[in-house]
Amino acid sequence: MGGVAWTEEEDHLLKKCIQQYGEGKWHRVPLLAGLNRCRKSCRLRWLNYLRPNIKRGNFAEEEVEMIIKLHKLLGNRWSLIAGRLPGRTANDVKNYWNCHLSKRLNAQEAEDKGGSRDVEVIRPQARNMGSSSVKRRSEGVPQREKAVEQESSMSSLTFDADGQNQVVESQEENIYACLDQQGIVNEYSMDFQLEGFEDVMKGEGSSSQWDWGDLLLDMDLYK
DNA sequence: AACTTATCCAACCGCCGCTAC
DNA sequence: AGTAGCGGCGGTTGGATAAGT
Repeated sequence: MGGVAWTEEEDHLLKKCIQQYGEGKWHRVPLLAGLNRCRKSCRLRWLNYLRPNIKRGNFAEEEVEMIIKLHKLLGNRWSLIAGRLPGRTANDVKNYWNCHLSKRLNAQEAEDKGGSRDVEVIRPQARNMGSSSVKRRSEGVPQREKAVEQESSMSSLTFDADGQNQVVESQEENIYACLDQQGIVNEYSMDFQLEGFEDVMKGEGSSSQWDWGDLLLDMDLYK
């Protein structure tokens, strides 16, 4: 493996620690759990392996289709793509893409060389400058693209009356219109999106698994 | 059976932006 | 204004295993 494998005992200690103190404060986790691991290792182990409701095994056909479509829209934004696939982690999606889909799609592209893409890449267009979202927008994007992204994002900001906050109207309409436009709203995706949305509305959507605001912003950004 | 090659995926690394001081 | 510490992300690595010769 790419590092030192986690033992059952370490897993147990980490689980116990998270159950006791909750997620977050990762810098304290190694100490609290009595683990000889760095904060990042602990976080990764929890997110990719120990967290409840993690789905293992092969990807369903619907999931694969979603990955392909979302990748066309979002690029290598694995955490966002994973957020749309309940139970799947960003690492899972990334690995699956690198092992299966990238080759498959490359071969396809080679076949219909020069063929037009059936889905247009959504361009950035910011509305909400919420800190975490803005941060995530620029991550994993080459510097040159970041500059372009920022420029186009800033040019389309909208603010409310006092100029402090961005106006975000009719979130559901926006997101579904956008997804619908790209042919991404199907029965499958709609189900889990609404499920996640309800959680957020109930104040239970704080985990990284589903962040409605992020999805909304991201789809908006890429218009 | 023994060896080589390909594939999978858990873990690590480096970077980024935000926050607090 | 500068910077250290943090959480989070995508890219990469490399050990385990499967498949091929």
